Amino acid sequence: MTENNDNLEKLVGLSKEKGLKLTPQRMVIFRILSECNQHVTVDEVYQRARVEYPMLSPATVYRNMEQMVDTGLLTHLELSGTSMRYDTNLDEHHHFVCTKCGVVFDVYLDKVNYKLDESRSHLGNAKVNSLDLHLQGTCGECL
Amino acid sequence: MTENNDNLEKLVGLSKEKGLKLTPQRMVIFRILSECNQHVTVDEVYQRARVEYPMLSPATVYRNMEQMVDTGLLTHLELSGTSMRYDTNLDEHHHFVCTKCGVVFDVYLDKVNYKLDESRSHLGNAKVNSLDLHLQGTCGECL
DNA sequence: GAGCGAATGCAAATGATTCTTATTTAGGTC
DNA sequence: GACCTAAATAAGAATCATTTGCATTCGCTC
Repeated sequence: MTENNDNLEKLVGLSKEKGLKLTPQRMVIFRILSECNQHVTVDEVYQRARVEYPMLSPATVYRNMEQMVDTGLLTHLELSGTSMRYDTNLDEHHHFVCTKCGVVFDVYLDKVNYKLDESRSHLGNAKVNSLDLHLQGTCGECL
Repeated sequence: MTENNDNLEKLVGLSKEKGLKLTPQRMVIFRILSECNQHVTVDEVYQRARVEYPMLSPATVYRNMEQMVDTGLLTHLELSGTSMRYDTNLDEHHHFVCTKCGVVFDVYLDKVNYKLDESRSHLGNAKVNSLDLHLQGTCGECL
Protein backbone atom coordinates (compact mmCIF):
# COMPACT_ATOMS: atom_id res chain seq x y z
CA MET A 1 0.00 0.00 0.00
CA THR A 2 2.60 2.48 1.15
CA GLU A 3 4.95 1.03 -1.37
CA ASN A 4 2.42 1.46 -4.13
CA ASN A 5 1.98 5.06 -3.17
CA ASP A 6 5.73 5.47 -3.29
CA ASN A 7 5.81 3.96 -6.74
CA LEU A 8 3.03 6.19 -7.90
CA GLU A 9 4.74 9.28 -6.52
CA LYS A 10 7.94 8.25 -8.21
CA LEU A 11 6.15 7.89 -11.52
CA VAL A 12 4.43 11.23 -11.16
CA GLY A 13 7.66 12.90 -10.17
CA LEU A 14 9.69 11.42 -13.01
CA SER A 15 6.98 12.18 -15.48
CA LYS A 16 6.94 15.82 -14.43
CA GLU A 17 10.70 15.97 -14.84
CA LYS A 18 10.32 14.69 -18.36
CA GLY A 19 7.78 17.37 -19.13
CA LEU A 20 4.84 15.03 -19.50
CA LYS A 21 1.43 16.48 -18.73
CA LEU A 22 -0.53 15.00 -15.87
CA THR A 23 -3.75 13.99 -17.55
CA PRO A 24 -6.29 11.91 -15.67
CA GLN A 25 -5.78 9.08 -18.16
CA ARG A 26 -2.10 9.07 -17.44
CA MET A 27 -2.72 9.11 -13.72
CA VAL A 28 -4.95 6.06 -13.94
CA ILE A 29 -2.36 4.23 -16.00
CA PHE A 30 0.42 5.19 -13.62
CA ARG A 31 -1.53 4.04 -10.64
CA ILE A 32 -2.41 0.72 -12.18
CA LEU A 33 1.20 0.14 -13.16
CA SER A 34 2.31 0.91 -9.63
CA GLU A 35 -0.18 -1.55 -8.20
CA CYS A 36 -0.12 -4.55 -10.46
CA ASN A 37 2.00 -7.41 -11.61
CA GLN A 38 5.38 -6.45 -13.03
CA HIS A 39 5.06 -8.26 -16.32
CA VAL A 40 2.01 -6.67 -17.87
CA THR A 41 0.65 -6.32 -21.36
CA VAL A 42 -0.99 -3.17 -22.67
CA ASP A 43 -4.30 -4.96 -22.73
CA GLU A 44 -4.09 -5.99 -19.10
CA VAL A 45 -3.54 -2.38 -18.12
CA TYR A 46 -6.25 -1.21 -20.47
CA GLN A 47 -8.83 -3.65 -19.12
CA ARG A 48 -8.20 -2.55 -15.58
CA ALA A 49 -8.06 1.12 -16.41
CA ARG A 50 -11.28 1.24 -18.38
CA VAL A 51 -13.19 0.10 -15.31
CA GLU A 52 -12.53 3.42 -13.68
CA TYR A 53 -12.15 5.47 -16.83
CA PRO A 54 -14.59 3.98 -19.34
CA MET A 55 -13.97 6.36 -22.21
CA LEU A 56 -10.26 5.54 -22.20
CA SER A 57 -8.91 4.52 -25.58
CA PRO A 58 -6.53 1.59 -26.02
CA ALA A 59 -4.39 3.80 -28.22
CA THR A 60 -3.81 6.06 -25.25
CA VAL A 61 -2.52 3.16 -23.20
CA TYR A 62 -0.27 2.06 -26.04
CA ARG A 63 1.05 5.59 -26.49
CA ASN A 64 1.65 6.13 -22.80
CA MET A 65 3.39 2.88 -22.16
CA GLU A 66 5.71 3.28 -25.14
CA GLN A 67 6.44 6.78 -23.99
CA MET A 68 7.29 5.48 -20.56
CA VAL A 69 9.79 3.15 -22.17
CA ASP A 70 11.30 6.10 -24.02
CA THR A 71 11.63 8.06 -20.82
CA GLY A 72 12.93 5.14 -18.82
CA LEU A 73 9.92 4.51 -16.59
CA LEU A 74 9.32 1.04 -18.03
CA THR A 75 11.26 -1.49 -20.04
CA HIS A 76 10.27 -3.91 -22.72
CA LEU A 77 10.25 -7.48 -21.57
CA GLU A 78 11.43 -9.90 -24.20
CA LEU A 79 9.41 -13.01 -23.62
CA SER A 80 7.79 -15.24 -26.11
CA GLY A 81 4.10 -14.80 -26.57
CA THR A 82 1.84 -12.87 -28.82
CA SER A 83 1.84 -9.44 -27.23
CA MET A 84 4.49 -7.18 -25.82
CA ARG A 85 5.08 -7.28 -22.11
CA TYR A 86 6.42 -4.44 -20.05
CA ASP A 87 8.51 -4.59 -16.92
CA THR A 88 7.98 -2.10 -14.13
CA ASN A 89 10.99 -3.42 -12.24
CA LEU A 90 13.84 -1.17 -13.24
CA ASP A 91 16.46 -2.90 -11.12
CA GLU A 92 18.90 -5.06 -13.01
CA HIS A 93 17.46 -8.52 -12.94
CA HIS A 94 16.77 -11.59 -15.01
CA HIS A 95 13.87 -13.98 -15.45
CA PHE A 96 12.83 -17.53 -14.85
CA VAL A 97 10.02 -18.84 -17.02
CA CYS A 98 8.11 -21.99 -16.24
CA THR A 99 7.76 -23.91 -19.48
CA LYS A 100 4.58 -25.59 -18.24
CA CYS A 101 2.43 -22.80 -16.85
CA GLY A 102 4.28 -19.79 -18.17
CA VAL A 103 4.69 -18.07 -14.82
CA VAL A 104 7.58 -15.63 -14.70
CA PHE A 105 9.75 -15.02 -11.65
CA ASP A 106 12.32 -12.32 -11.27
CA VAL A 107 15.80 -13.55 -10.63
CA TYR A 108 18.61 -11.51 -9.14
CA LEU A 109 22.14 -12.64 -9.75
CA ASP A 110 25.18 -11.83 -7.69
CA LYS A 111 27.51 -12.90 -10.41
CA VAL A 112 27.60 -14.54 -13.81
CA ASN A 113 30.66 -16.14 -15.32
CA TYR A 114 30.76 -17.54 -18.75
CA LYS A 115 33.51 -18.77 -21.00
CA LEU A 116 33.30 -18.46 -24.74
CA ASP A 117 34.24 -21.32 -26.98
CA GLU A 118 36.49 -19.07 -29.03
CA SER A 119 36.88 -21.53 -31.84
CA ARG A 120 33.21 -21.30 -32.71
CA SER A 121 32.13 -17.88 -31.41
CA HIS A 122 33.06 -15.19 -33.87
CA LEU A 123 32.45 -11.97 -32.01
CA GLY A 124 35.44 -10.25 -33.61
CA ASN A 125 36.23 -7.25 -31.46
CA ALA A 126 32.64 -6.69 -30.46
CA LYS A 127 32.18 -5.11 -27.07
CA VAL A 128 29.72 -6.85 -24.77
CA ASN A 129 27.85 -4.37 -22.59
CA SER A 130 25.22 -6.40 -20.88
CA LEU A 131 23.78 -9.82 -20.63
CA ASP A 132 20.33 -11.03 -20.20
CA LEU A 133 19.80 -14.45 -18.72
CA HIS A 134 16.62 -16.45 -19.24
CA LEU A 135 16.24 -19.43 -17.01
CA GLN A 136 13.75 -22.01 -18.08
CA GLY A 137 12.36 -24.90 -16.17
CA THR A 138 9.47 -26.05 -14.06
CA CYS A 139 8.10 -24.00 -11.21
CA GLY A 140 7.23 -25.41 -7.78
CA GLU A 141 3.53 -25.55 -8.59
CA CYS A 142 4.06 -27.57 -11.75
CA LEU A 143 6.61 -30.01 -10.37
CA MET B 1 28.16 -25.54 -51.40
CA THR B 2 28.87 -29.08 -50.32
CA GLU B 3 27.82 -28.12 -46.83
CA ASN B 4 24.57 -26.70 -48.15
CA ASN B 5 23.88 -29.90 -49.97
CA ASP B 6 24.55 -31.76 -46.77
CA ASN B 7 22.11 -29.55 -44.93
CA LEU B 8 19.53 -30.01 -47.60
CA GLU B 9 19.96 -33.76 -47.56
CA LYS B 10 19.68 -33.75 -43.80
CA LEU B 11 16.43 -31.80 -44.00
CA VAL B 12 15.04 -34.09 -46.63
CA GLY B 13 16.07 -37.15 -44.67
CA LEU B 14 14.65 -35.95 -41.38
CA SER B 15 11.47 -34.82 -43.03
CA LYS B 16 10.97 -38.26 -44.56
CA GLU B 17 11.50 -39.84 -41.17
CA LYS B 18 8.79 -37.61 -39.78
CA GLY B 19 6.44 -38.69 -42.54
CA LEU B 20 6.29 -35.33 -44.28
CA LYS B 21 5.63 -35.40 -47.99
CA LEU B 22 8.21 -34.04 -50.33
CA THR B 23 6.28 -31.42 -52.22
CA PRO B 24 8.10 -29.06 -54.56
CA GLN B 25 7.12 -26.14 -52.35
CA ARG B 26 8.66 -27.84 -49.36
CA MET B 27 11.81 -28.62 -51.33
CA VAL B 28 12.24 -24.98 -52.28
CA ILE B 29 11.74 -23.90 -48.67
CA PHE B 30 14.18 -26.53 -47.44
CA ARG B 31 16.79 -25.51 -49.94
CA ILE B 32 16.49 -21.84 -49.10
CA LEU B 33 16.73 -22.59 -45.42
CA SER B 34 19.84 -24.65 -46.01
CA GLU B 35 21.44 -21.85 -47.99
CA CYS B 36 20.62 -18.71 -46.15
CA ASN B 37 21.25 -16.82 -42.96
CA GLN B 38 20.44 -18.69 -39.79
CA HIS B 39 18.17 -16.09 -38.28
CA VAL B 40 15.43 -15.76 -40.85
CA THR B 41 11.85 -14.58 -40.84
CA VAL B 42 9.05 -16.27 -42.72
CA ASP B 43 8.87 -13.33 -45.06
CA GLU B 44 12.55 -13.51 -45.95
CA VAL B 45 12.14 -17.13 -46.92
CA TYR B 46 8.92 -16.40 -48.77
CA GLN B 47 10.43 -13.54 -50.78
CA ARG B 48 13.29 -15.71 -51.92
CA ALA B 49 11.16 -18.73 -52.58
CA ARG B 50 8.57 -16.97 -54.69
CA VAL B 51 11.25 -16.00 -57.19
CA GLU B 52 11.58 -19.58 -58.24
CA TYR B 53 8.09 -20.69 -57.32
CA PRO B 54 5.82 -17.74 -58.07
CA MET B 55 2.50 -19.34 -57.16
CA LEU B 56 3.77 -20.16 -53.66
CA SER B 57 1.50 -18.93 -50.91
CA PRO B 58 2.86 -17.24 -47.77
CA ALA B 59 0.58 -19.46 -45.72
CA THR B 60 2.50 -22.44 -47.02
CA VAL B 61 5.76 -20.99 -45.79
CA TYR B 62 4.21 -20.24 -42.40
CA ARG B 63 2.78 -23.72 -42.12
CA ASN B 64 5.96 -25.43 -43.18
CA MET B 65 8.23 -23.50 -40.91
CA GLU B 66 5.99 -23.98 -37.88
CA GLN B 67 5.82 -27.64 -38.72
CA MET B 68 9.59 -27.78 -38.88
CA VAL B 69 9.67 -26.36 -35.37
CA ASP B 70 7.24 -29.06 -34.24
CA THR B 71 9.38 -31.77 -35.75
CA GLY B 72 12.63 -30.30 -34.47
CA LEU B 73 14.10 -29.12 -37.76
CA LEU B 74 14.06 -25.46 -36.72
CA THR B 75 13.75 -23.53 -33.48
CA HIS B 76 12.07 -20.29 -32.62
CA LEU B 77 14.48 -17.48 -32.00
CA GLU B 78 13.34 -15.13 -29.27
CA LEU B 79 14.66 -11.78 -30.33
CA SER B 80 12.95 -8.46 -30.16
CA GLY B 81 11.43 -7.25 -33.38
CA THR B 82 8.10 -7.39 -35.01
CA SER B 83 8.17 -10.79 -36.64
CA MET B 84 9.18 -14.24 -35.54
CA ARG B 85 12.68 -15.38 -36.40
CA TYR B 86 13.72 -18.98 -36.84
CA ASP B 87 17.04 -20.54 -36.15
CA THR B 88 18.42 -23.25 -38.41
CA ASN B 89 21.32 -23.88 -36.06
CA LEU B 90 20.23 -26.74 -33.86
CA ASP B 91 23.41 -26.92 -31.82
CA GLU B 92 23.12 -25.54 -28.31
CA HIS B 93 24.20 -21.96 -28.55
CA HIS B 94 23.42 -18.42 -27.50
CA HIS B 95 23.32 -15.04 -29.18
CA PHE B 96 25.03 -11.72 -29.26
CA VAL B 97 22.96 -8.82 -30.56
CA CYS B 98 24.47 -5.50 -31.59
CA THR B 99 22.28 -2.78 -30.14
CA LYS B 100 23.30 -0.39 -32.91
CA CYS B 101 22.91 -2.32 -36.14
CA GLY B 102 20.98 -5.33 -34.90
CA VAL B 103 23.35 -7.92 -36.29
CA VAL B 104 23.18 -11.26 -34.51
CA PHE B 105 26.14 -13.53 -33.90
CA ASP B 106 26.00 -17.02 -32.58
CA VAL B 107 27.87 -17.58 -29.38
CA TYR B 108 29.03 -20.92 -28.04
CA LEU B 109 29.75 -21.21 -24.37
CA ASP B 110 31.96 -23.75 -22.68
CA LYS B 111 30.51 -23.00 -19.30
CA VAL B 112 28.19 -20.63 -17.50
CA ASN B 113 28.22 -20.09 -13.76
CA TYR B 114 25.81 -17.88 -11.98
CA LYS B 115 24.98 -17.27 -8.37
CA LEU B 116 21.51 -16.33 -7.25
CA ASP B 117 20.93 -13.56 -4.79
CA GLU B 118 18.71 -15.81 -2.70
CA SER B 119 17.34 -12.97 -0.62
CA ARG B 120 15.63 -11.44 -3.63
CA SER B 121 15.10 -14.37 -6.01
CA HIS B 122 12.08 -16.36 -5.05
CA LEU B 123 12.26 -19.46 -7.18
CA GLY B 124 10.86 -21.67 -4.44
CA ASN B 125 11.72 -25.22 -5.38
CA ALA B 126 11.53 -24.58 -9.09
CA LYS B 127 13.77 -26.76 -11.21
CA VAL B 128 15.92 -24.95 -13.74
CA ASN B 129 16.39 -26.98 -16.90
CA SER B 130 18.10 -24.67 -19.31
CA LEU B 131 19.37 -21.20 -19.69
CA ASP B 132 19.43 -18.86 -22.56
CA LEU B 133 22.01 -16.12 -22.59
CA HIS B 134 21.62 -12.96 -24.62
CA LEU B 135 24.71 -10.85 -24.89
CA GLN B 136 24.19 -7.28 -25.95
CA GLY B 137 26.72 -4.76 -27.02
CA THR B 138 28.36 -3.16 -30.01
CA CYS B 139 29.72 -5.18 -32.86
CA GLY B 140 33.13 -4.59 -34.48
CA GLU B 141 31.59 -2.71 -37.40
CA CYS B 142 29.71 -0.29 -35.18
CA LEU B 143 32.51 0.41 -32.70
C1' DG C 1 -8.72 33.71 -18.93
C1' DA C 2 -6.10 33.26 -23.57
C1' DG C 3 -2.97 30.65 -26.30
C1' DC C 4 -0.15 26.81 -27.56
C1' DG C 5 1.45 22.48 -27.92
C1' DA C 6 0.72 18.10 -25.99
C1' DA C 7 -2.65 14.50 -25.25
C1' DT C 8 -6.76 12.13 -26.36
C1' DG C 9 -10.60 9.42 -28.70
C1' DC C 10 -12.01 7.34 -32.49
C1' DA C 11 -11.80 4.98 -36.46
C1' DA C 12 -9.19 3.50 -40.17
C1' DA C 13 -4.75 1.48 -41.54
C1' DT C 14 -1.15 -1.76 -41.05
C1' DG C 15 1.44 -5.95 -40.50
C1' DA C 16 2.06 -10.48 -38.96
C1' DT C 17 -0.07 -14.61 -38.56
C1' DT C 18 -3.87 -18.05 -38.73
C1' DC C 19 -7.87 -20.10 -40.51
C1' DT C 20 -11.30 -21.80 -44.03
C1' DT C 21 -12.44 -24.05 -47.96
C1' DA C 22 -12.21 -26.01 -52.26
C1' DT C 23 -8.81 -28.24 -54.95
C1' DT C 24 -4.59 -30.72 -55.94
C1' DT C 25 -1.07 -34.07 -55.20
C1' DA C 26 2.52 -37.35 -53.04
C1' DG C 27 3.17 -41.80 -52.05
C1' DG C 28 1.52 -46.28 -50.92
C1' DT C 29 -1.33 -50.31 -52.87
C1' DC C 30 -2.97 -53.30 -56.22
C1' DG D 1 0.03 -47.45 -64.60
C1' DA D 2 -4.52 -46.57 -62.27
C1' DC D 3 -6.45 -45.77 -57.79
C1' DC D 4 -6.98 -44.22 -53.17
C1' DT D 5 -6.50 -41.43 -49.14
C1' DA D 6 -4.57 -38.37 -46.18
C1' DA D 7 -1.75 -34.55 -46.43
C1' DA D 8 -0.62 -30.32 -48.65
C1' DT D 9 -1.70 -26.32 -51.20
C1' DA D 10 -3.52 -21.56 -53.03
C1' DA D 11 -6.23 -17.92 -52.24
C1' DG D 12 -8.35 -15.02 -49.66
C1' DA D 13 -10.90 -13.90 -45.55
C1' DA D 14 -10.40 -13.43 -40.63
C1' DT D 15 -7.94 -12.26 -36.47
C1' DC D 16 -5.08 -9.96 -33.32
C1' DA D 17 -1.80 -6.61 -31.76
C1' DT D 18 -0.27 -2.30 -32.71
C1' DT D 19 0.09 2.24 -35.09
C1' DT D 20 -1.45 6.24 -37.34
C1' DG D 21 -4.26 10.32 -39.04
C1' DC D 22 -7.10 13.71 -37.71
C1' DA D 23 -10.28 16.59 -35.42
C1' DT D 24 -11.05 17.91 -30.73
C1' DT D 25 -9.92 18.68 -25.95
C1' DC D 26 -7.19 20.01 -22.20
C1' DG D 27 -2.86 20.87 -19.08
C1' DC D 28 0.07 24.38 -18.23
C1' DT D 29 2.40 28.89 -18.62
C1' DC D 30 1.91 33.75 -18.99
